[in-house]
Amino acid sequence: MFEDFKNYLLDKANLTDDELAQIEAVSFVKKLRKRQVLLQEGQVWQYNAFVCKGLTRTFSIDAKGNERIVNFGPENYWTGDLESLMAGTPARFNIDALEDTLVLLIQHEDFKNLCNTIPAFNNLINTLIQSSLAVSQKRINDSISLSAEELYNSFMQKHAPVANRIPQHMIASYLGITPETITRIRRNASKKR
Amino acid sequence: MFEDFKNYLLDKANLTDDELAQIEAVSFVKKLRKRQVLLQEGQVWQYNAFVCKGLTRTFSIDAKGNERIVNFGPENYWTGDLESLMAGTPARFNIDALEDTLVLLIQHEDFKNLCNTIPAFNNLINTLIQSSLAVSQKRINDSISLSAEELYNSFMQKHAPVANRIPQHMIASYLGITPETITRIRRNASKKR
DNA sequence: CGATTCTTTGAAAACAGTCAATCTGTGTGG
DNA sequence: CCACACAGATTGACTGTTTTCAAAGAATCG
Repeated sequence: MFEDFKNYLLDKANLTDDELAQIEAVSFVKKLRKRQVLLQEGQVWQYNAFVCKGLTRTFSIDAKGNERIVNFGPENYWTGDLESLMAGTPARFNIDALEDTLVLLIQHEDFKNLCNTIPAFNNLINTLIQSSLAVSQKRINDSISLSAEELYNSFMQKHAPVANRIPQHMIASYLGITPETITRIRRNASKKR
Repeated sequence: MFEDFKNYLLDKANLTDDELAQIEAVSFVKKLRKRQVLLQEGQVWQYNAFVCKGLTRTFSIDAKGNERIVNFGPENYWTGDLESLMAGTPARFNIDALEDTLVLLIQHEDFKNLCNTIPAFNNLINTLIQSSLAVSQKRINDSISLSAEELYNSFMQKHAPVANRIPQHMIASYLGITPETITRIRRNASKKR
């Protein structure tokens, strides 16, 4: 369980055995069955969560009841509702599991302590958040620049390995288009071949 | 010049006079005339930039030559190309000024030193980046959920004061819609009244 | 002013969404 | 192990929103 996280940490930062032990001491694992909910809209999210195994999705539900997927969380990705975590406000997102999933959780208070006492950990996290922000901005740029077809193709290219584990209609939801549109894009693509 | 930045810093964090002096020592100001370019696509972006006065925009240019605005930078906002800064790669974004603008720049190396030596500054920056990420995710959520009209209304509501300083066609570019569509949204809105 | 930039208009076309029906595959309970 | 139910994918016809293009009208700046 902790092994996966440990490998991730060692890959990204130089941490001593003692520091790893400190991190392990405040980590705990949660098993999620497929479709099980990790965070429900309206709750306050209190953790930093690392996906060791499986796949999660973060989504909101709009006025008409449509699910909109904001993010997928495959192995070695972090998940959560940052706004709720930081401000202590009710989450506007839901998180659930698309597969049987193992999530490693650290209470926010413990997490902050780790950041304050382990500089290498702090740097790792900050670098991570910065690059998440950069990725996020690229995604915004795509979503305002590209057509449905370009969005889909670019997604499939960038996320090929994970994409195969995600049902089509959820990819549609992530891209802000309809499942039917994806079907048509695929049909056109196979015609061209 | 530095006054604006100092006020911002003191508003967000408890910094001693000595710490402020350290920050000031590595800060320098750049004046931008309206339309002047701060960063050109392809250059490597090496600064952290704080807008003291005026208004900047960050945009990309797509294959067809269309400008897509990723962000506006009014007073008290940070700007730059995070990916280029972090990875040292050529910037994919351009930044220029929509008004005569004063930008305060800190070299990335100096900036990192400040983060390492002044914990309060480090926290401020990290909190800032985290909330930027949260904002960014909300924007993604909007862009995949909302119609052109909803996007526009929500933008005007959230950014009323700044919006009045931005030409319509740039708001369109920011939202990923055409200027004509905004005109029509406005026409319909005034009919309804 | 004169020139440029910005906004508005209208008509036509493209794009993507909606709805309803059918097809497919998968998993579960009997 | 089969049958059935269910979720997911595909289709086609239709609708509606948004884009595109071209032109004219405002507004702004030097």
